[in-house]
Amino acid sequence: MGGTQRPTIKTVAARAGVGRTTVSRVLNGSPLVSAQARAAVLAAIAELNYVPNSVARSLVTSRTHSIALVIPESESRLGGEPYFSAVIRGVSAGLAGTKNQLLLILVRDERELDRLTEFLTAGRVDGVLLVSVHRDDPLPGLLEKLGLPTVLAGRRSPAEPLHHVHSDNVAGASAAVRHLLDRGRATIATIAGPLDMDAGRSRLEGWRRALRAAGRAAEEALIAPADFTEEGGRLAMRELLARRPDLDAVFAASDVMAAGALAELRRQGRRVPGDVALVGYDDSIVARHTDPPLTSVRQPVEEIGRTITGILLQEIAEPGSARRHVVLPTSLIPRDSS
Amino acid sequence: MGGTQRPTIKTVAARAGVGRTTVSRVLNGSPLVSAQARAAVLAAIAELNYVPNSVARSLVTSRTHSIALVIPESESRLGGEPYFSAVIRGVSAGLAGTKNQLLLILVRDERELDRLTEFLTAGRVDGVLLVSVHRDDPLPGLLEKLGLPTVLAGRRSPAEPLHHVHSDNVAGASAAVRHLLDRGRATIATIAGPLDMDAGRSRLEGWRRALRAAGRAAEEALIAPADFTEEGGRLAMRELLARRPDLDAVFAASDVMAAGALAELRRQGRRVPGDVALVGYDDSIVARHTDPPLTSVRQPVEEIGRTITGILLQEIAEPGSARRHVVLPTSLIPRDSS
DNA sequence: CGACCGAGTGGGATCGATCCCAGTGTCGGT
DNA sequence: ACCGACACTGGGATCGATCCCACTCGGTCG
Repeated sequence: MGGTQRPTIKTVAARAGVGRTTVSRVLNGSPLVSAQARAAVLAAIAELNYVPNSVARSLVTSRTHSIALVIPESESRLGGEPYFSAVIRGVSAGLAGTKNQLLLILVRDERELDRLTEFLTAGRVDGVLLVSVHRDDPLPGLLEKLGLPTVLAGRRSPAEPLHHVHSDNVAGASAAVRHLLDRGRATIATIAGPLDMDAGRSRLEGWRRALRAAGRAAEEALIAPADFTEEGGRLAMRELLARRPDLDAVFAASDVMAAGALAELRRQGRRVPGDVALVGYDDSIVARHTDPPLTSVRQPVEEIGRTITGILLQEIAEPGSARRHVVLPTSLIPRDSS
Repeated sequence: MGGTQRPTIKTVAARAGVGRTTVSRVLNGSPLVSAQARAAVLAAIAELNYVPNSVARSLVTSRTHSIALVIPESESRLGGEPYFSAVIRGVSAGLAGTKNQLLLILVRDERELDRLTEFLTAGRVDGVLLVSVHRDDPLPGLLEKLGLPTVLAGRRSPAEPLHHVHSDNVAGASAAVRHLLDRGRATIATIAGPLDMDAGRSRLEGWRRALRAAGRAAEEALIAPADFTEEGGRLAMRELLARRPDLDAVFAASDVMAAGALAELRRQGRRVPGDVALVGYDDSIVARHTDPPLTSVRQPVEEIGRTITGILLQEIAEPGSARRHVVLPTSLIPRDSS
């Protein structure tokens, strides 16, 4: 219908009685245009409802004004769902007010990696944000090789060479454990996150340090690693109870795992917080709705999203100028489970 | 570093000793290429690590191979969060295996609408998915005018002219109410969703129909509309209890509102399900973790995402060929709150 | 009064792909 | 021996923008 072709810069130029270059200058805010010419161009643009074709523009400027946010889907489906939503909101907030758009890429499968590589090489994005990186993730190295600006939420290891932002996992976990010590708990176990992720290792390290700082032993028997899922949390809890039936507190490295642990504790007839105190991590929706509501360590996830976005945009605008490493603080939200 | 420019089709052609057109033919799988030429081209591509520049390709084909998913952010932040995550997963699943990418656009503000319009006009997407449309949303009409392929999750009204997919809200709500009737409840109130959204109206209509079908009156005093948020649910519950202290069941049009209602019921000393039975809608994470866990109406949100994506892709490939309207079934998940 | 400068302008080349079309070579048929 | 059909090929134009550069036209200065 209509049949009216979208106007191009040429149409506008003809209508305004000027050359294409002048129209382009007006569009890009160059001062080298007479007031008269500018007025004519703006009038023509308004009359024709002209909007510049951004694909054509991208071709010559080699800027697409879009960035990719890559999320491993297996994980978003399981535990950390609210985490990813919050990151997305933060990224989107960081993009607001700029002309940039967000390409969301859920990677559901290792086999999709080739396609992803090809896509990223094809020049459709100016930069990449990576979330939930694992120790042996191939993607960060690949992006480094491609020379595509990249920022990570989290890091592969404490020696991460790429730009990255994360919350202070060690301090957050330590605060949780100190809180339990303050409440007079004696035997504090931990359900750790995956040890191939820095978040998992660092929270475990925080647990260790807080115990040692208080002069307690950080026994191996008090550690059960899981995978950030509810079922994983349940199994880990069962194992801990089998190994140390005398435990009176648990620090879980995520709320979802804590929810699983809670279910297992109840199944075995332990009361929370009466018999066992429980602290989670993330301060997600889940923490507010369990029975009892979970004490949890809040990390500013949305702010992480905003920050990685800011760093990426800066790195794109002026390579080499951005801060490589930002750590954001956590805070403890006490509720009824401890 | 490296300084090596990305190879172009010209580089490849030179390397393979053929013309640009032949390389293009190989890339696009044309049969009009000799086996020999094809082999030479493929070898050159592999040696150079060539990946076609998709921006340049888009310019001439006027296909971007990306679609936009537009989500109003005010709402994603509040109630329906898990809903949006599920839609996103579904859309992403629907895109998997195609060459298309997902552009996620969170609209946080009416004032952003101009920018959005401009963006959509600029030809950066092949089509648009719209989620959570309101009765008076300006965007759908605008997209219709632009002639950009569009599919809605949900609809503005039962007379929706655009392609759209939704679950059977009337039937879902009716099933919830019948379930409460079956349990012997006599006075069944409802916390309705926003009445400027079809989902809100239809679920309310389902409540009405089920009551009437059972020969009961659908009294206005038993209806309290809210806005899909937890706080809204709490307030609506308070109002209902004030108006009809004798109510013994509530159907809430979302789990999050049900969670708010649950808190208010407990505050006023009513036991669930003993004194008041409660049914929610969405079968979200929240429903599984409240105390007691919520009976809820499950709608196949991820499938809605997949379906709108499928329809959109088909509409893009072959305008006019897609199904305009798909309704997906709901199911009741009984838990302890009823 | 001519040389010079700087503001303003627009034509042509360019970005990297696809597509149209004219051209070449081979083969089979009469 | 000639012709047309068919498979294959590649140069040029094109998509719609930006950018380089050469050009015009007042005004200023020595």
